[in-house]
Amino acid sequence: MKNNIRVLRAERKLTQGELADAIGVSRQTINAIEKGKFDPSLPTAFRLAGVFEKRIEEIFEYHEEG
Amino acid sequence: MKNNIRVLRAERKLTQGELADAIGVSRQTINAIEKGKFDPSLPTAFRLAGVFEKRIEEIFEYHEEG
DNA sequence: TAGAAATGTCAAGTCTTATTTACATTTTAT
DNA sequence: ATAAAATGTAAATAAGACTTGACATTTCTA
Repeated sequence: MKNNIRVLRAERKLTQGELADAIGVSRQTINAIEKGKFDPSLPTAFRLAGVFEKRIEEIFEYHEEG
Repeated sequence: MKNNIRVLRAERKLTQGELADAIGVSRQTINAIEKGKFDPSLPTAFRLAGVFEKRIEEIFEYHEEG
């Protein structure tokens, strides 16, 4: 799964720490998600979509795994 | 978080087992999600949206917790 | 160009989500 | 009414999301 959080965050001039605070996770979690280390939970994805005023599908691009 | 998987599944005349097979999880996982026992992972939510040809936001309704 | 801010990363641990197995109950169809 | 299909539920375990803390590197900015 890919995402464009880094771009959206830059557009809004937010640091990883500020975005983390805004959605209630740690800065390292934002970093890990941006770097594709793991996918967020569904609630966290919803909160990200809320901050960016985007649909989840506009932030995350799902590809079949395997 | 609420969801209308049960309704969407009924509209398409799918059993929990058939839906489970379609997205690659166990039947019990579908049952648990329908009953609100937990939220699916983001990849699982995407697969559900794919089967139902809906956006994630059309299937799941997020409410702040706390 | 030096200090501060931001980012990258790693390890260890916690908590939540997902799976399996197994069995009970309910619904559907004959 | 009976058999078969579907659903409900629960315990044990595995897998993944997330935290904290620590330290290194990169990028801003005064």
